Amino acid sequence: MPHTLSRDNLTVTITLYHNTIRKITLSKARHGLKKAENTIDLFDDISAYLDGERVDFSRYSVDLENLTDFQQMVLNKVRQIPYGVTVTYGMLAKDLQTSPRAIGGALSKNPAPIVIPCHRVIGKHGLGGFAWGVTIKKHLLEVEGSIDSQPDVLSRLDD
DNA sequence: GTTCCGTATATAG
DNA sequence: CTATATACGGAAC
Repeated sequence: MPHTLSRDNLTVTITLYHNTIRKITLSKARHGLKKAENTIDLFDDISAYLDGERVDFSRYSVDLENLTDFQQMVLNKVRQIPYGVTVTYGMLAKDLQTSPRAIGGALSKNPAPIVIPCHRVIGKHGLGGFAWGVTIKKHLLEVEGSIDSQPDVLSRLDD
C-alpha cells in the first residue's frame, strides 16, 4: 500500500518493503488530490528537500534486485552525484566505459527518483528525458538551484 | 537550426 | 538470433 505526499503541484507516492524503498513515483498533482500521510521519515526528508533544504538521502536503501547488473551499476554511480551538481549522460558513459544512450536507458529504470537523483544527469545540449515528465525534472533542478527558477513550472506545461 | 549515423543496452519476436 | 527502440552525442548539411 503506497504512501502519498502531495504539495507544490507535485505528488509523490512511495512503496516500502520493510525498511527498503521499493518504488517512488512522481506526477503532477491533480485537482482535489492533496492528502498527505506523513507517517515515515522519508516524507519529512522529501518535504524538506522540496523546500530547498540540502537533504542527504544516502541513508535510505533502495531495492534494485529486479534490475540488471548494468542498471544497478549506473544507478549506484548516480547516487554519488552531490546535491546541486549536474553531469551529462556522456560524462557518465565515459566513466563507466559505455555509451550515453545506455546510460539513459538505465536511468529510465530508476525505481526511486529524488532518492536516486537521476534528475542530475542531463544532456550535453538539452535537459534530456525523465520518466515522470521533463517538467518535473526541471522543477527538481530548480529546487536545487541547478537551473534558474521560473514561477510555477509544474502548472505551466503538460509533460 | 535540422538530419543522419555510431554506439551500448534491453526487449520482443 | 535478428529487429527494434532508446532519458545521447557528434558530425554533416
